[in-house]
Amino acid sequence: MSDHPPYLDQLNETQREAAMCINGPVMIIAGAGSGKTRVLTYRIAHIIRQGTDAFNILALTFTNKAAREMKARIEKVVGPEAKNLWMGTFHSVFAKILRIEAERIGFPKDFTIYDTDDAKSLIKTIVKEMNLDDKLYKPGLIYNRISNCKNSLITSKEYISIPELLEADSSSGRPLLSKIFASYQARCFKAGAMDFDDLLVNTYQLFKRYPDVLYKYQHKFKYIMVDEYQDTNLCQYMIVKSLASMYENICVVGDDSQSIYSFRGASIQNILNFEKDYPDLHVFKLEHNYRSTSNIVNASSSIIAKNKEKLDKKIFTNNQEGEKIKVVRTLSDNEEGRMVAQSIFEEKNQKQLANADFAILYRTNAQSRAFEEALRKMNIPYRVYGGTSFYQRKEIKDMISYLRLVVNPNDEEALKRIINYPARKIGATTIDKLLVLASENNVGIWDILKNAHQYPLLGSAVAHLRDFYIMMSSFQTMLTSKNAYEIAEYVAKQSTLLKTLYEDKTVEGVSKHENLIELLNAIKEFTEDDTNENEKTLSVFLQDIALLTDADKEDGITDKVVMMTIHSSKGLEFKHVYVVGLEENLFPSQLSLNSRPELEEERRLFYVAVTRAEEKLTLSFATSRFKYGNLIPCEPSRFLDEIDSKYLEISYGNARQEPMFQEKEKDKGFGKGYGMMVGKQVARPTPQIKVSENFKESNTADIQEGNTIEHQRFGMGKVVKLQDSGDNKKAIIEFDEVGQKTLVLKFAKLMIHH
DNA sequence: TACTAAGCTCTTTTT
DNA sequence: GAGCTTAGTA
Repeated sequence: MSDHPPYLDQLNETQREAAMCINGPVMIIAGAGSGKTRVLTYRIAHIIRQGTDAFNILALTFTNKAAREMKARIEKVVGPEAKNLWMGTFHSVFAKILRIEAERIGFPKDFTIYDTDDAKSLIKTIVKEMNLDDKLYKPGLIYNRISNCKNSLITSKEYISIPELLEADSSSGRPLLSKIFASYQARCFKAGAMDFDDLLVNTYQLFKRYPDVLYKYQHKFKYIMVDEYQDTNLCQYMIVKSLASMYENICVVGDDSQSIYSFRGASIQNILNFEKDYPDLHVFKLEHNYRSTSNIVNASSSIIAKNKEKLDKKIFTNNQEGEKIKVVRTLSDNEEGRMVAQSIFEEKNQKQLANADFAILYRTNAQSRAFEEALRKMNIPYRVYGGTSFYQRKEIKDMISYLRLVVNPNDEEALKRIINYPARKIGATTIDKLLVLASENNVGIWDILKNAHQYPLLGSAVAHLRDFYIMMSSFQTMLTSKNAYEIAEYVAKQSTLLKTLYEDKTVEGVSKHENLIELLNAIKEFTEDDTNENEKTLSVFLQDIALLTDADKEDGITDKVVMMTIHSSKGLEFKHVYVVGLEENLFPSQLSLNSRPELEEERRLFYVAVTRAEEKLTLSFATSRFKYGNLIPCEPSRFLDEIDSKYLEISYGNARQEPMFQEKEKDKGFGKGYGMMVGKQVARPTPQIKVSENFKESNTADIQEGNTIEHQRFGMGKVVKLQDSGDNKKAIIEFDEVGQKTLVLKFAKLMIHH
């Protein structure tokens, strides 16, 4: 095709064909680094240029960040019209639709979105109320079961009619799981709340039960595009399919080799079977990798070639060969951290690179610690994505809970969280009574509060409940007259939350206070932001942030080394990438070792990690690592053996040879649990004080009476006294700045290598 | 009711 | 190691 509008000049021939084929079903198989986002961007621009209004286009992306960036790029081509695109994650787009249509399915317009913590907490409450053993009915496990059901579109009603599920439950000793499921759904409904999965399921139900609503959106979305299609689940697939059935202008983009979300119900079959759904499908394959050196491209192909379940495609590149892939062995996780930090420091100076050109990728969030410490010591700025984000912090969740309760008084989880925080003499017993009364009378807790005086059971707590009710009611009356920021500020003050944190002069307290101020500023910004047309109510703010992840939060300084899990690195690229913790049982994860599909998914994950790198790739593993406070030996990952060695630079013989760590005789002389002791014991304070973070490393070894130590948060101090109590030692330390503190020191099972 | 110390349990990955 | 629960005390 040689005829094309000039704005498509930037695409190569296949990319352009894919971008210009806008009518009818299209599947774009886009290998890593093949310019997938670019094609999608120009395709949307092309649709708009061909005369379709932006608000008739629906584009579903995997992250909010991807949506934002794509929108900005489209805007550059087509102008401000791009603002009207319906573009976002499945969750955020469907939350928007549900907000509009909520009343159809019996939810308030201002429904709450329960995050994972809220959901688990509710399950815990239900388990407790049913007098079940929460060791057996673990909230996390039940939540996963419920989530899996929802992703496969099994309702709680259908659940009890599927003998396989019931049988599996009773044989695992959890026959009442279906009851919990049903009760969980009922409680969410009563609280006017949806969990993450409900946002999808309820959309599906809405379209199924109300053909007129479906019709409206089928008409609205004349063009539908789905990015990262390999990571959609049944429910998402069904919704998209029904939305697209009117025009069949559906375009899915994905890469089967990068399907890494099966734990969320994503099915690689969606992409493998797409052809069956649409026989007149146009398929385009983008196989030219523009991102990485040929060494990296070829090495990654040699990895993914080991997988059986995949579509046929051949990735190639014209880029130069580049450096070989470095494989590095270190003795411990901490040393791995130092090695990476050192390497970044040297590379940065040698090649004049920015911090943001470097990324450290790992399998689990917990691995970030060692790298943070090492980078901090070398004064290299970094940013950790994932883990506990700003909105997960206690003080933020507390404040958010107040606001949630203002907007939706039935929000049970929010209420439980703050009814006695700050302390207002409403204890656990009273809360239990409230829950009992609510379920006995089949009303919400809020209704019980409203009429607290009518329930003799509540006894002397009535007065305190009354005060709380009056306070919350006064907040609610502001909804009609004040904006989001005015309400939030008033709530922060009146609830005494701000004051409580302000008066807490501990280091933690000060930072909590700062965080709360930051939240208030964020709300202010939201209120004043006029770049999009959405209404600026408190309820919109709350729904927005419920779907925000850590990756979405920007902070002024952007030149930082990036640290994240491989999962969240999907779609990103960096000049230099370190894939760390390549150890058997960690990556591939222990849980996936015994079954082929899971191991194949781990391999795809490895593929994703490796293909993030543009110029240089370093793979590293440690021969020992801390786990639950124990130092355990580690073996190199099998994946290191799977890469064709001609692409590698290994400095120490075969990757999987000679593990340094030799397990020694166990349980000799150190009592319970103290195996593997070789060198000397090292004192590590734990519980209240985190050693690694707070003590300068040179001081962790010898905390003795009379010694001067340096603590990162409390500064310099002198050890006044050491007390022994079994496994633990306490040290009373007089700090110059903050006075006397008692720190608990625990003997860690640390081994010293030579 | 609130606070602290000791004890128990868990580990993928995310919207 | 870290977060959370329980038991014990003020």
